[in-house]
Amino acid sequence: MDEKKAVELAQAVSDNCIARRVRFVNRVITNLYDKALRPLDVKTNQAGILVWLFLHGEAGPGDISKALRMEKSTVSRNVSRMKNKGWIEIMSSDDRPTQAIKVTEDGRKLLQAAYVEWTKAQKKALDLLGEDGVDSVRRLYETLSSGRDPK
Amino acid sequence: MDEKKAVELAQAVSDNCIARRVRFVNRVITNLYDKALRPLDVKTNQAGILVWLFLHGEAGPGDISKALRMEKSTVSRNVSRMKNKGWIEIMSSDDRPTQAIKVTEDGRKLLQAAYVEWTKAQKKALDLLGEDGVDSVRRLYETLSSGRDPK
DNA sequence: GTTAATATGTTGTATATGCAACTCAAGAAG
DNA sequence: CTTCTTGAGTTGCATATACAACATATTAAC
Repeated sequence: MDEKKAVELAQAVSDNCIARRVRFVNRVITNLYDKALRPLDVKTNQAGILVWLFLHGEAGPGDISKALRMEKSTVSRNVSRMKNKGWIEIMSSDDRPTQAIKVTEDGRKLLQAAYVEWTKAQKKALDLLGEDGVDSVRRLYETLSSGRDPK
Repeated sequence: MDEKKAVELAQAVSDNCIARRVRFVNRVITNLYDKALRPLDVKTNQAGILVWLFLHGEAGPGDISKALRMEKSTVSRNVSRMKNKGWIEIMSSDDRPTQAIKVTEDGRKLLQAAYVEWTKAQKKALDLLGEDGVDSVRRLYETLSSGRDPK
């Protein structure tokens, strides 16, 4: 009868699992921003990529993948959707070692509109987490982003 | 020419956005656990639900939704997949105000096998985040889970 | 200069996630 | 007893995410 043993293991996982907590926090926080951005028909993720692209000039999917620690196929699809919406354009020069993506005028406009909504969500998140929480998030991010991608 | 203005806004978002960081952390951490669990053909999410169910006896989708702060349709689908894999069974008594879900014997076995893999991922996460990081995650989770679900 | 190895992207497949709309059943109002 | 209102779940739709397999192109080896 490993029933009791199983309960102990499950309890240990529940009590200590980092992923469980990180994922919970992610769901709650992402929801906040997604809801705020809904009127603009853009989600947190794509808005984030757009911001990154805007700040990094012409970059390729590979750069996004490395910077945001996102699988290349994930980036590929997101870029594709963003292109379809007209927020970015791809300057592939046929001879494409890599691609060069640029934020379009529409993309820039979206960015400015999104800023207003972002501010609201950001405020709610701050209210929920408190200054300390926000600092924690920042530190966690710094810790992980400084480490190499374990491929 | 709001070009400069737009850059400032984008920079402000990049510098402060909580969602961006939470999501980044989530991707990195979730990946760790998903990779560890792959041999068992289960992902972090379903393993988490299974653990929760195992510890809470017979509960319904609604309970899972509330506890894990997951949209009911998300739960619905995850439960469906888990049922197909034989890890849980649903005791719907025809007269169903709510359903009662129970972890099956196979589910329990999976749980025990997953524990071994979980330990590895957990160790990696601990190495990456450090004791302080893990504490931060725990506090963030406590903060959010104590708060009500803003529906 | 071929060949082997590597880097860059895309596409098939599957899970995770949430919103909107819908079905059904259980209660509350009358 | 009907009607109206909730509560619980399901399903259509769309995005987010990653792995595996594939197509190409670039570079390194000889």
